Amino acid sequence: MTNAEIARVMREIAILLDMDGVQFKPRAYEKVAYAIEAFDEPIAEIYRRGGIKAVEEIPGVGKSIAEKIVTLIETGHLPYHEELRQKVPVDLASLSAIEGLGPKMIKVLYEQLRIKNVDDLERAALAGKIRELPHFGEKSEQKILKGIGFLKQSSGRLPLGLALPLITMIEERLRTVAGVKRVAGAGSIRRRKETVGDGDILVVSNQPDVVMGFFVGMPEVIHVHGQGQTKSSVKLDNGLDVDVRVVPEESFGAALNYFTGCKDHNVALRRLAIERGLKLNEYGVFRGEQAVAGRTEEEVYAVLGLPYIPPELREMTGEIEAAQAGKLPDLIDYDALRGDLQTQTTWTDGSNSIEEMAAEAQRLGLEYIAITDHTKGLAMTGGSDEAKLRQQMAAIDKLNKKLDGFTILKGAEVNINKDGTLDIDDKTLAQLDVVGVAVHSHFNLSRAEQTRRVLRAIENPHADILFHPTCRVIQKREPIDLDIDAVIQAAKRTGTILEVDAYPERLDLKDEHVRKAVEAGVKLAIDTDAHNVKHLQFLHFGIAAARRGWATKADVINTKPVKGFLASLKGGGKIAVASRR
DNA sequence: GCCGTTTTCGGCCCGACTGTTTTCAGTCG
Repeated sequence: MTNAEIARVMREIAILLDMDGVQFKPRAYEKVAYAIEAFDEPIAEIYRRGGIKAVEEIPGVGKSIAEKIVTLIETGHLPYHEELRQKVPVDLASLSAIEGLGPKMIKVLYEQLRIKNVDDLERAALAGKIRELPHFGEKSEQKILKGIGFLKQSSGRLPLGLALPLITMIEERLRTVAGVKRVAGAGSIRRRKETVGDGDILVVSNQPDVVMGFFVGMPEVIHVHGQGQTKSSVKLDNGLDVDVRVVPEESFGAALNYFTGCKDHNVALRRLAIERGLKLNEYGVFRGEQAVAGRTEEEVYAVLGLPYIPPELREMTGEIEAAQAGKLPDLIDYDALRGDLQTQTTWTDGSNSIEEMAAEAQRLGLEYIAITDHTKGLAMTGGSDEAKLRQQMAAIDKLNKKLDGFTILKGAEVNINKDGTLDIDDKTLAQLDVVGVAVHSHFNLSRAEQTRRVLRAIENPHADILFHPTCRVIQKREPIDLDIDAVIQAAKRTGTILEVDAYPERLDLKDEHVRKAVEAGVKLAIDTDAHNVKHLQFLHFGIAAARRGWATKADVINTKPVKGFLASLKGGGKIAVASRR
């Protein structure tokens, strides 16, 4: 039984208990559903290894829910769940996915009209039967039909790489609206989560009506969920829901905090407030009627006895405890990188020359760039063999002589063969400044085989960096089955650097793996994997992933000047190569 | 049903908007 299946049962139990108006229990089950979904390792595996005690270690899981999870793992079903389901035997997952349809309404729809699934619901709505139910009306019926339409064309979550530019554009537009003093992006986009479910924007204005009117009237808006004085919510034509809140200036910090989340982080802060005899909401921190903070986020955290917690850390993964202990990491800044260590050019599958890539990187403020074209194992890209690499090295030497205050490093994205050997000979690798190694084929090997393959590759004394270690492409390709802990240990042992590929579809290593690497003391490189000059601007996505993984400047090797960077690669002898120039 | 530097009982985050009702329940974030 997979984590997703266990989570689905937990979530259904929560909905079914909600139907009967049961207090508190639904939240307990819901919380567990979220926790299990977020788990990397299969719960069944955890149970197999550590028994029911290990299952109870999962946050939010107590004795009762642990027993239910174990029953599910061992028998594949859960009598408690089935008993509850008998009362309202409907397709809960899809009905509750409809906007505005919650447990209570689903129950009424089943009891009054025997509606069991989305098809039944659509038929009843089209026949005008729903408006006749108590507490339903014509508008509810229309809303349900619209919700069914959205569900059918639902695109789900949007990758950050698409959502962030879109929300930034809307923010810029809002800044031009009359009466607007401040605009700030919030929500999971501000936390730089790799995919986002909706967009959240905060506005300070003395003319809320004008802001809301402008917002719901934007050309991309296909539906207005709600429009009020302080909060409006719309759906855009690409499926993304966006909320705007207009707040008073003195509440800006509290609202930014509230609106940024995550939810559990907010709940924890409110608990802290209560412990101190205070109340926290999106308008501020209050002692009785008296506001004691709210203008800035810093001031909100301060009255709760905490230092400022950067948005990327607000995922309820220990950041509050770390803040209380004064142990928050000093996260790498968005302008801390001096070089980009993975770029492709027209020598293989890139669309710009070495010279163009270097010029753009220099324009963006970088001090060095590694040219890492593909190697021969990746035939479809025209990957380099040893001779072509030597040619390219000579070309780079020539270009470097013309450059001032900028260095082009000689590198390659060397293909890892199925058996873990590399497709370029050691003699040639030794001549390169930076050797990245990467998996590009045989994605479906077993965990054991794949791990053995990658370990063999990074044990090569010339392999400096493991590029995009898990090979995932967000929403398109699953990661390869890799024992990431073993890879991190091997990287530590061999001095191999792990990459955070900043290309927004990849973000590989992902945040939680970054955190494991950082905890193990493994160094990281943040690179764009640029295939044209535009892609060189992607570094900030990688920095965001690194920040979400609690990485500091010291953890990231390309924050160093070029000589220091080269000296810290495997062997360190490569500094001699660079200094001969 | 979970959880604990106010611990093994008694709490459990907080508010906006909507639709259908005359004061509020349901849903959402």
